[in-house]
Amino acid sequence: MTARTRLPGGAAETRGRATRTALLDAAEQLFAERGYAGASLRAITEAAAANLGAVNYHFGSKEGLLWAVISRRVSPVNRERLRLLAECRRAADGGPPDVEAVLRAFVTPVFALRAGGGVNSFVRLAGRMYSEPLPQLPKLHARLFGEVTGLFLDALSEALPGLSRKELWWQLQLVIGTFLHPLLAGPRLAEFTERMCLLDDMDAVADRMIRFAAGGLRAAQAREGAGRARGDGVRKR
Amino acid sequence: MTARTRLPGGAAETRGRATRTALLDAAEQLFAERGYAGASLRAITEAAAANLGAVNYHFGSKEGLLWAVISRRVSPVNRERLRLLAECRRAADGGPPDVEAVLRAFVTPVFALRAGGGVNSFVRLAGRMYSEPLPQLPKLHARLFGEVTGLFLDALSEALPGLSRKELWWQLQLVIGTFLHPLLAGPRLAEFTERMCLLDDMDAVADRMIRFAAGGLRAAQAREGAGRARGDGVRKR
DNA sequence: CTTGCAGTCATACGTTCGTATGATTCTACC
DNA sequence: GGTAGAATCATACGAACGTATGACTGCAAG
Repeated sequence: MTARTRLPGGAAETRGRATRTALLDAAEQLFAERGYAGASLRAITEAAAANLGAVNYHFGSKEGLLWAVISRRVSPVNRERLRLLAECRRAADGGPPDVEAVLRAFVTPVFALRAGGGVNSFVRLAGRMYSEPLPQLPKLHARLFGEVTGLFLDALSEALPGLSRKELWWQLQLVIGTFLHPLLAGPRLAEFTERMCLLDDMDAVADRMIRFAAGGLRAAQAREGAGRARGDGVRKR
Repeated sequence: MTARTRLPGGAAETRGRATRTALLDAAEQLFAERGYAGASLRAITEAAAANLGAVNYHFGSKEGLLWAVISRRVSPVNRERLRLLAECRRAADGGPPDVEAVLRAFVTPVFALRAGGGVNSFVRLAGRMYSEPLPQLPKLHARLFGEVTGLFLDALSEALPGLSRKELWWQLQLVIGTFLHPLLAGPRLAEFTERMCLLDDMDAVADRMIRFAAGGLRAAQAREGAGRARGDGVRKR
C-alpha cells in the first residue's frame, strides 16, 4: 500500500508502468464515452486487461485516476500551444499577431492528440470536464490551463484591439464552444441529424473551425467599435 | 400498474399531475447538473418530495423519465422557432432572410426557457444529450429536432448563397457549439478560468452569440467563394 | 355507505458500484 | 539462490443503484 514514490528502477518499474498506461488509456476512452459516473472501474480495468484493484493501487481512487488521465495530456498540449504562439509572434515581427494564426496555435495541439484518424478520446473528455459535477474539477482545470489561456487572451487582445478584457473572455468561450462541440459529439453527430457527415478529414474540420471562429471574433470587434460609436458604421480599426 | 391512459377527470388527476410535474422539474435539473448516470432516482424523487416508486409508476423507468423531460420542452421550442423563422421570411419579403435574424430565431426560444435570471436546466441537459451514451438518444433527437433543423438549414442556405448543403451542416454544428458551450458550462465557467464573469445579462449573452455566429458564417461563405475561385478574392455571388 | 382505482408509500430484491484486504507472483539486487 | 518489495490477484464488504411488489390512502361515482 506504500512505496509508490520510491522507484528502484529496472524492469520491475516497466511492468507497473505498462498497466499504468493501459489503465490511463482505457480510462481516457471510457470516461470520454460514458462520463465519469458512467464509466465503472470494472469496465475500465477489464478494458485495460488489468485487475480491479490496480486502479486503487496505482492511483489511489477513481478520482485519482481521472486527475492522472487529464494531467497526462495537459503538458504536451500546453507546450505545443506555447510553441506555436511564440511562432505567431515571431511571424508578426513585433506587430499584432494574426487572428487565424493564434486560433490555429490554440486548436492544433488538441487535434494532434487524435489517434488513428478518429477524434481522440481526450478531446471529448476535456469537453466533458466543463460539465462534470466533481467539486475539485474547476480548481484543477484552472491550475492546468489557466496560465496558458491567459497568454492566449493576451495575444487575442493584441490581435483584436478595441475589445475589452471581459469581452475577450466571453469571445474565447464562444471560440472554445466552436471547437468543442463538433469534437465532443464526434462520431455520433451524424446520427442526430440523420445525415452522413463523417469526421473524415480532420484538417478540413480544423480549418473550418478556425475560419469560423476568426470571423466571429472580427464581427465582435466590429460591433464593439460600432457600439461605442453609436451606430457610426464600421470603425476605422 | 395499468390504466394510466384512462383518465376519469377531476381532482384525482390533478394530484397525479402535480407529482408528475415535480418529478420532471427535479429530473431536468439533476440530469443537467450530474448527467444521466450521475443523477439517481433517489436523489430525483427526494428533490421532488415524491416517493421512490413514483418514477416507475408515472414514467415506467429512468429512461422513460428522461424521454419525458426532453419531450416536454421540445414542442414549445420548436413552435417558437418556426414562428420566429416565419417572421424572418416575412420581413425579408421574398428575398433571402437576414443571417442574424435566422440565428436569433434559432437561439431565442431556448433562452426563453431560462427561469429566474439563471440558465435554465434544460439547456444544459440538451447540451449533454449530444454526448450521453444512451443508444436510443440520437434517434429521439433526430425525431424531435430533425425537421425544424432542416428548415433552418434551408433558411441559412438562402441567407448564405454559395455554401453547399454539407458545408452548411458543418457550419450549423459550429453555431450550435457557439450557443451550447457557454450555456452548458454555465455558472461554473468563471471558476474554470479564475475570473468573475457571471451570466448576469442573458440578453447581452444572446446578442454576443448571434453576432459571433453570424460573423463565423459570413467568413465561411467568403472562404467558400474564394476557395472555388482559387484565390480570386471575394466571389461575385 | 360502499365500491373502484389512481396514486402513494414502505419495503425488499438482485445487481453493481468503489474500496479494502490478504495472499500470491514476479523481479531486481545482494 | 534467497530475499525484499513492487505489483497482481481473487475476494469480500457496505453502500447505493434501478426496479418490483403489495398494502395503503384519498377521492369520485353508484
